[in-house]
Amino acid sequence: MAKVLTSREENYSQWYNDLVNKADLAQNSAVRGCMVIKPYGYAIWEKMQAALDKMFKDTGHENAYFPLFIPKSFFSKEAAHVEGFAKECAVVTHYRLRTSAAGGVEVDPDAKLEEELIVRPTSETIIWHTYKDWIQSYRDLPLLINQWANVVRWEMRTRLFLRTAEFLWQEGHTAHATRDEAVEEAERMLNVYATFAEEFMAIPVRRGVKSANERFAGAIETYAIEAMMQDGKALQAGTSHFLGQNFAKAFDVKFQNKEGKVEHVWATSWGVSTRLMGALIMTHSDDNGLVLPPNLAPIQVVIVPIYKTQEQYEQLQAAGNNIKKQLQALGISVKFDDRDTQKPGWKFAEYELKGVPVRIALGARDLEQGTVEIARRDTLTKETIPQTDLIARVQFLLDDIQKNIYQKAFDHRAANTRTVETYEEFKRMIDNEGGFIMAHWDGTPETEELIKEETKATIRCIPLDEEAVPGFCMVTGKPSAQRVIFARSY
RNA sequence: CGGGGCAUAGCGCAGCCCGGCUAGCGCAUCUGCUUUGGGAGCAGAGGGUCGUAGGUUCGAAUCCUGCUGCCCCGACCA
Repeated sequence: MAKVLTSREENYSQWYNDLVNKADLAQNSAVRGCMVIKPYGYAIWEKMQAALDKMFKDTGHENAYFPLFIPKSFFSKEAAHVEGFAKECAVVTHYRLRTSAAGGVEVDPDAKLEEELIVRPTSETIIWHTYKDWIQSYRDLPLLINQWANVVRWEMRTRLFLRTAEFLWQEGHTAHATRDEAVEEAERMLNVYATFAEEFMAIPVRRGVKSANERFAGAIETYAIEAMMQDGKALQAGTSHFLGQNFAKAFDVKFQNKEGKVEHVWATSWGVSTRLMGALIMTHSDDNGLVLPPNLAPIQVVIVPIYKTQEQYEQLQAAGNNIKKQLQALGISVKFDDRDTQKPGWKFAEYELKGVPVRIALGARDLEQGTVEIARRDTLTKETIPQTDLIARVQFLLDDIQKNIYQKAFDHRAANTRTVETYEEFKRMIDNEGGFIMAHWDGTPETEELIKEETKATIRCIPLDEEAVPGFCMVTGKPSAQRVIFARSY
């Protein structure tokens, strides 16, 4: 078979871009840094949305929607927040065009807005401005809201799914009566994300808190899940922030408690984005294309008929539709591709490129012998089994593929997670091996900054999912409470 | 925003250095026949203001200048 994709080993970036294009997930758009998500890519995103949305609702959250535009003045109310986002905001300054002398259109200078509008890079400010009116009493709390939306961040360099100027995401914004409740919420949502990543996306993640340097602008504490891609680089896959009372104070959101005392509320925010699509692609895919976890695959099973004559074609259609119906009755999404315009080999390659977990090939030979060929995408192996075993086998395979690709990713991460004691060793390892490096750090931003300058590695998180064993910083020799995860990242 | 590269058919490219006949190749598309258990074969056909604006020249895809867009590598970031 002719290689359709760039090889992963040769050029990881190119392989990734190529895959996103050829698997028909997305493409660069005419607008700088933005992306067009194509139907197949969007179908995967919809599966993610559905699973996440259910998890949010199961933990007591409701959806709402807030405006795309945020008055500039809102931004200046929380100092750290402004500083963090100021450099990447798209700003609306005018509201009208007019025809120009040259025959095109130009911005009408008379239509200048009195106050510019910021296209939201995140919605904390407009939401907290709104929450001020929604919250008066402890009876109004907790307020647990999620929004599915697009946001814009004017990044200097963009990359399909991983960092686009506009991206789709969900952002949760909650208000609580006490500090403890808010911290608990932030941690709860971190765990929701971790569970989603592991159970649906089949991506093992490390949970932890961010160092001060990497913290969200305006947060007291940022929790994150970090995944390892196949090239050993880290990808931040989701964040959950404990915002303390910063936004409540900035937007004057107060409530009266049971004792009649007026207090500022405590806040969290948390989000995951279409970046998860990038994580999914870079975690599981191979040189034949996408490998999708059955739990998120828009098509879980594809049936390809193989025939010579019209008579065979008709027989196979009946048999194929019958299998399709049985599988659908079990809630499995099936495509029976009986198009006469493409040949079987072409279809095999196509569905591999698109990551369909299970493929059933059904030919005249099978009808005679009562057999069927079934292939799995993760290992690219195929077997011929009796038709009577088919349904059970499909169910087994969907389950097994989900587990297998998780395990594969888990083993890859384990094999590329290394512990180092000295900074010399660290530098050598980050250059030669990559991956996650567990090392001691004295807890200061200065040391982290120095390491970043010299090695391009950052602290991905201070893990919460392992026991803290104290030691001494690899750079300064000062005491360290526990090892942290260093890596180069996307 | 710095450093590199690219722009020629829907996609991928050659041609450019050294200007010259009708601008070419692969994939894709269309037609016909043969095929169909891993991206089919043969025969034929259609499809281009060579990114854009200007300059040099008898003559520009090719040389020169400006502009625009895209990609890669950095800095920034989810």
